[in-house]
Formats: sequence, C-alpha cells, structure tokens
Amino acid sequence: MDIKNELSMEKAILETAENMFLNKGFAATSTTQIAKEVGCNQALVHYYFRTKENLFNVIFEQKFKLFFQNAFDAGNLDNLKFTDKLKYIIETHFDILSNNPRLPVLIINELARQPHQIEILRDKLRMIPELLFKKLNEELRLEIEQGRIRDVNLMDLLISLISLNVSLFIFMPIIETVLLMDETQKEFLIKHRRAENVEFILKSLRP
Amino acid sequence: MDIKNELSMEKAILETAENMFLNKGFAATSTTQIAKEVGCNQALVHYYFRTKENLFNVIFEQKFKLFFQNAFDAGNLDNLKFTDKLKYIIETHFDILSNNPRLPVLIINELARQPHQIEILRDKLRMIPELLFKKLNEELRLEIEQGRIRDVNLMDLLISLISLNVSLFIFMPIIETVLLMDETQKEFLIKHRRAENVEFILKSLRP
DNA sequence: AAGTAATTTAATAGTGCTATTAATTTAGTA
DNA sequence: TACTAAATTAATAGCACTATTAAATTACTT
Repeated sequence: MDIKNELSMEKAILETAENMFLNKGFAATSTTQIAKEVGCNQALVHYYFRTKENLFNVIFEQKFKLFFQNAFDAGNLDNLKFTDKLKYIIETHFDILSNNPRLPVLIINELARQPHQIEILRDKLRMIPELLFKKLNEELRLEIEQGRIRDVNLMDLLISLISLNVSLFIFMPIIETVLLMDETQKEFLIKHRRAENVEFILKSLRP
Repeated sequence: MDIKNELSMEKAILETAENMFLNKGFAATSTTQIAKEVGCNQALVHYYFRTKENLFNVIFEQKFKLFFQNAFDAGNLDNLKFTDKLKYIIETHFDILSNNPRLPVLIINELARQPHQIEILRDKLRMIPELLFKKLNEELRLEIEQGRIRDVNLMDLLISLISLNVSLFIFMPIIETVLLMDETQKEFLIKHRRAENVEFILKSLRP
C-alpha cells in the first residue's frame, strides 16, 4: 500500500483492476475486491470510475488499442522480401502476445458477454489491417505467380498465423500444469514455439 | 416448457444449465436464471444438484470426458499410412470441436477459475494420449528417417494441430461479426478451414 | 383408497455486490 | 491562516443471488 500510495490512487485502482479482470474476468471481479486489494475504500473505485462497467471499458479499450496497434504494425518492411516480412510479422505478433498473455482470453470473454462490442470493434479495426492486407496480398499473389510460394489465400495464411501464435498463450496454463513445467522450461517452450511457428508456416508455404 | 416437461426436470435443468454455462460462463450464470429459463422453481435446481458449483462440475466433467475420449481416439487406423492417419486425426479432432464449439472457452475459463482442477485433469488425461503419443511418435520417427517427412517433434506437431483447429471455434464469434458473415458463409468457412488445416499441416511436413 | 416417497413450490435467512450520499480529511491557494 | 476544491471514508439503500426449510403437490405402491 505504501508503494501504491506513492502513485496516484486512480492509477493504483486501474492497475489492480486490470490484473483482476485479466485473471478472473469481469463477472468474478468485484469493486469491493479491487478496493480491498488496492487498500482503499470501495466507494473510491466508483468515485473515479463511476461504474464497474465503465472501469472495465476504460481498461479494455486501452489494452485493446495498444494490442492491435502493435500486433499488426508491419513497420517499414518495404525493403524485405516476402518471406522475411512474413517472418517479421509472425515474430512481432508473437512478442506482443508474449507481453500480454492473458489478453486474448479477456477479449474472447468480453466479446461473448457484450456481443455488440464486436461491431464497435469492427469499425475500429477496419482501418489498420485493410492497408496491410491489400499490400501483403499483392505481394503474396506475385510470389505465387512466380512460383516461390504455393497457391494459398492470404486470409487463410493470416488465420493460421494468428491461431498458432495465440493458442500457445491461451493454453499455456494448461500446458505447464499437464507437463509439470517450471519457469525455465516454460520460457524455453515459448522461445521454441516462437521459432517453430515461423518455421511451420514458412515450410508450409513452399511451392 | 411443455416440451421440457415431457423429459425429466432434472435433465431439463442439466441441459439449460449446460447452455447457459457455455454461453456466459460460471460466474455470470445464476441458478435463479437457470430455473427461470427451465420454467421451474429455483429451489429445484438445488434439490437436484445441491450447489451451483456441483451442478457445474457435473456438466463440466461429463462434457470434458466426452470431448477428450472422442477427440483423441485414433480409432483403428493401423492399416493407414502416416499422413492419412494424421489427416484422419486432424479431421476427427476438428469435427468434435465443430460439435462442441464453445467447449474450449469453457475449459480455459474454468481452469483459470479453479487452477487445481488442471491437476485432476492431468491425471485423467495421462492415460489416453500417452498410448497414442508413443505409437504416433514411433511412426513419425520412421517417416523422418525414411525421408518422407521433414524433421519435426511430435509435440510441436500436435500443438500446431490443436492450435489450428481450436482457434477457429474460439474466434468464430469475432470472425463472423468482423467479416459480417451469414450462416451460409459461416458454414462454408468452417468446411473450408477443415480442409485447409489438413493441407496446411501436410504441406508443412514435406521434407 | 390410504399411505409413503419423490417432486415441486413458497418463503426466507443470510451474504456480497453496486451504487449513492453525506460527512470527513487532505491538499492547494489566496 | 482561512477558504475552497479534491480526495477519501463511513454508512447504507437496494438488489440479486445461494442455499435451506417447511409446506404442498404429485406419483407410486399396496
């Protein structure tokens, strides 16, 4: 609490709430618990954020934006050849997930709880990937024409890419328990899968 | 309710509860809501299942067993060559998921809520896949030795397989909203990804 | 048809949660 | 130092939920 008091209460509440929402989801987290964890009065949570719903949305939107902005930022890769660019995208996407391992589950659950949020999200999402998508697709078609890559849809490629990357973090709690892994082994697996996903995808794309 | 009354109340409660737990998770589902949906008194839910926790566990264990028994039953495939066997496993696994599309999210959430359940699960799981794993691994090593498949771990192959299959159903609610898909398009995508996952994996395994 | 067990309901105790209000404390300013 | 705004707390209204109990109803058996 001393540590927390050095920061502003508002931020402390935000951070604690973020952790609790990520770990236990919206329904299983109460403002009472958040306050207890922070070490402040429960009314204070409502003083700053008015409602639990609102507190959640502040966190959700912020995390969500951060996540998608970074995860699908292809950067300045114009000088790279297609497979290297793809490798970069896979690895960057993987690393973002690695820094936000619980976020996918939160997103999945929140969108199940409030389906209309998906539509809001859709509009926000449209801009970012459409540009990347168009450009990547042209390059992919060219690679295919020139026989350097087998015939494949970009959409399918992206679904596979995201699937491979995201699943590891979704299933990590299960994997580490079932296989009785310690921290070192966990880190090793993550590092290993990062490379494996790249290899798996690139090998699959060979003509 | 008339329809429900023809069955036993107990089963009606079980089925309704199953749907609600699958759709909204444990915390966001109440025995009051279940009873309202079934059309019976709320106390009846507790009469048959004593506690909400217990009701959930009954459903969870039943679903879980059913799921894993089927999903990793390689059947009598001894006469098939490795890639055909693999194809069969991918497709069977996919089909089980297709019939239980919401189950993965339920499992992920439940295991986050009660981490010790993973350990219980681990012991139950051990038997089923270990046999399959050993056998498959031998065959895979043989294929690699004989140059028909590139060098790859069975564990990595299985993680990729499960990732590709499961993710589609986890993300389906998002995909269909973002891409504005109707029922027909949804079915098409599922059918398409079923084949695509097989192709993606098999192409990747080429030496 | 009477008696017994199983099923179902009504009522409610007890708990924890969200949100609000008014009072109190703290910090900042003139 | 006195005044004002911001931050924090205490108290509580009001609600929904879980679980239990006792009463009522239905089904079953002899």
